[in-house]
Amino acid sequence: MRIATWNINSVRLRLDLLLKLIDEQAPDVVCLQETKVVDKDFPLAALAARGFVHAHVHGMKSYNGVAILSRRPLAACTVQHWCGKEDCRHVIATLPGGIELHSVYIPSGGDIPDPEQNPKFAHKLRFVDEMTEWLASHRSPDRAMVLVGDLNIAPLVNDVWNHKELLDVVSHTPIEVEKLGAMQSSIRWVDAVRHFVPETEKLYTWWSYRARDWDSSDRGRRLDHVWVTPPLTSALTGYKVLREARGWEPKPSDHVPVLVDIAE
DNA sequence: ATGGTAGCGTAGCTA
Repeated sequence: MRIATWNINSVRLRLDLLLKLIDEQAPDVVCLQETKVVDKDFPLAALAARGFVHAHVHGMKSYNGVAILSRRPLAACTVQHWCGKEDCRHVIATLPGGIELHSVYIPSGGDIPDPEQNPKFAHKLRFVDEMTEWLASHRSPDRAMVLVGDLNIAPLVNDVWNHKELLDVVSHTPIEVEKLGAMQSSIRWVDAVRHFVPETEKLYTWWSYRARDWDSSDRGRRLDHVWVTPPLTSALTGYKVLREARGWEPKPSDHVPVLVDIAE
């Protein structure tokens, strides 16, 4: 089973690129973040025509929005709310075989890496804390689960283009890395992409729109992740970070799709 | 140190 995750930055604007991803990579399941559309306007018909007849979408006007799109049936579709908000950042569904799949969009956190000065950063930290506590108390490492999405944190030295320079930049600060580590430890999540790519190797999934030339400057960060619980680790058979998608015409997302293959 | 671009929706917020 091939699972893709992509922060698409508007599913309506980039529907053609989503169909391109589906046609070229043949995923069985696609998880999206930043769909930026209310549920009634989600372009489900075009996806159904490609065989993605099962969908769990949860969006709002203009901002955020997450989705799970699937060729296979989805069961137990639910929504999680964090920090007392209903801002469409987390959906859950169960795939055939009983694998519980999470599509998550952690808040970006604004610019100032200080929760006292910046409420967005405080929100981000609390969001991760709440998810960690929920996972620890409601889920077990024995259960087959996959968590994917834009976690908006690049935890490893080689998940960013310059570790020292980004230590005080939101997405790579020690407090965020520590909290994401606690979430990962909560039920022994395995980083499915670093399972294949050594930590010594640079790897990014996001390049800013503001760079003059994203490709040659290559100032990226690995913000998008795929995690699996221990029962699925030995079933991991491959991965792909679709760097080429950062150059897709006419208008690329600033994030690229990440794909993982899980043997059934 | 600063400002650079993008999407939504049509001003200003979010990233």
